[in-house]
Amino acid sequence: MGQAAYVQIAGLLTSGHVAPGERLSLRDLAERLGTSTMPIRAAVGRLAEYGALEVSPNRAVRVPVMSAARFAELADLRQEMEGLAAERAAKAATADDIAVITRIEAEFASVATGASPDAARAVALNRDLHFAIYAAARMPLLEGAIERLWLLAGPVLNLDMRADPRRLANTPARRFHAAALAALRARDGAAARAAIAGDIAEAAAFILARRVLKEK
Amino acid sequence: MGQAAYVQIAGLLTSGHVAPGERLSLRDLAERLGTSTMPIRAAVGRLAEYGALEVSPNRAVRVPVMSAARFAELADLRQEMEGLAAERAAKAATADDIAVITRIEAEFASVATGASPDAARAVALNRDLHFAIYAAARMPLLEGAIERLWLLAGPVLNLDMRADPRRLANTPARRFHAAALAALRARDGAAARAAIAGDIAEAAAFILARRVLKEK
DNA sequence: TGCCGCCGACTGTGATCACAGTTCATAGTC
DNA sequence: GACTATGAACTGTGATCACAGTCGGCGGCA
Repeated sequence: MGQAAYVQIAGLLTSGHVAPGERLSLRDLAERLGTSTMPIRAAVGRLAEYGALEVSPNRAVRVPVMSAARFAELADLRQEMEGLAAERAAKAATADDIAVITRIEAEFASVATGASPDAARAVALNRDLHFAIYAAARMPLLEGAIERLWLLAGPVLNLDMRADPRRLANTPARRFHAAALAALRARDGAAARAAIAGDIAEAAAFILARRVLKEK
Repeated sequence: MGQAAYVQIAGLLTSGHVAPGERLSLRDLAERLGTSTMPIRAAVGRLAEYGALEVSPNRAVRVPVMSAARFAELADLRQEMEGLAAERAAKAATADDIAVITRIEAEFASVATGASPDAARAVALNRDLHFAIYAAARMPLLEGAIERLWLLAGPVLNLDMRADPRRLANTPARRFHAAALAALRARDGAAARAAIAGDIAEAAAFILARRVLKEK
C-alpha cells in the first residue's frame, strides 16, 4: 500500500534531501513521484505514525525539528535497543552472518579511509553494517523498531554528515565497528552491546557538541 | 488523519473483539463505523505499519496470527523495553507520578480480588498501571514503541483472558505490581525492571503453557 | 460420488472531485 | 511608513467511482 511512495519518501528523509522543519505537500510529492496524492497520503500517514513526519489538519506536512532533548532521548534509546540487538546477535549469529558483516565492515573502512571519501556511500554502508548485525539477532520485531528509530534520526544525521565531511576520514566509528565484529566472533554479548552503544554515544555526543539543535 | 477510526479499530484489537486470523474488510469496517472507506484505509495502513494488521493487495485485511515463536520474541522484547522504562521511571518519577500509580494499583487490586471480578475493567486498569509507570520515565519515544508492542499482543492477551477468567482472582500480577511500586518509591531501578519483567514473563509463560499458539 | 473449472462477488488500490481551514501577500487605512 | 484587513492560493481530509486481482461456491464432467 503506497509501498513505492513510502520507500521514496523514506529515502528523502534518510538521505538528507529534506531538512528538519522543511514543509512538504502531498500534491507536490505526488507530482514529484509522478502519481496521484493517494499513495502519498498512505505513505505519509505511515511515516507520521511513529513521528518521522508531522501532519496536522489543513496544514502542510512537516519534517519534525529535532530538539536537543528529543535527540538525547533518541540516542539513549538507540543505545539500549541496538545494544540489545547486538548482544543477542553475538549469541545467535551464524558463520554466514559473520561473513557478511565482515565484508561490509571492510568495505566501510575502505570507503571511509580511501582517497576519495564518498560520504553518501559511507552513510549507506554504515547503515548496512548496523542492520546486518541486528538481522543476525533473529528478532524481527526489534529490527523493525530500530528501523523506525533510524528514520527519526535520519534527517539530522545527514545534516551533520554534510556539514563536516572531514570527520569521515578518521571517524571513531571504525574502532567501534571493529570491536563489535570481534565481539560477535567471540560470542561476547556484553562486548558487542558496549561496542554498538559506544558507536552511537560517540556520534551523538559529536552532534550535540556542535550545538546546532534547538534547546527547546 | 483517520484518528477516530484508528482509535476505534485499535480498540477492537486490544479489547479482543476481533480474533487472530480473523478477516476484516475496509468496506465492512467503514459501514460499521459509519464513514467512507477513506479514514479506514488510513487507520488500517497505520496499524499495518508495525504489524498490528496484515494487509495484502486485493486480499482481505487480516488480524495477524501469533505463532509461538513470534509471541516469545514479543514477550522477550516487552521485558527488555518495558523493563527499561520502569528502570528509568524509578529514577525520574515525581511524587505526583507515584501518587497516580499508587491509586491505579490499588484500584486494580480491588477489581481483581473483588466480589464481582470485571475482566474487561481489570485489563484496562492493568494497562493504565503499566503506562502510568512508563510515562513517569519521561521518554515519549520509548512509550510510543511500547504502545505499539501492546497493540501487537492485544488480540492474544484478550483471547487468553476470556478463556480463563478464573485466573484474574488470584493473578500473580498483583505481586509484581506491588513490587514495582515499592521499587519506584525506593528509586531502585534494578528492582523496578525486575518486577515489570517478571510480570510480563509470568503472563507470557502462562499463555505459552496453554499451547494454543501455532507452532509455526 | 468425487474432482475440477468457471463465474460472480468481494478485495485493496489509485485517481479525482469537493470542502473547510490555514497561510501569506497585497491593498487599504490611519 | 507601519499596521491591519481581506481574499486568493494552498493545505490535508472525506467521499465516490473505476479497476485489476483474489476467493469461494456452484455446476459439469469423469
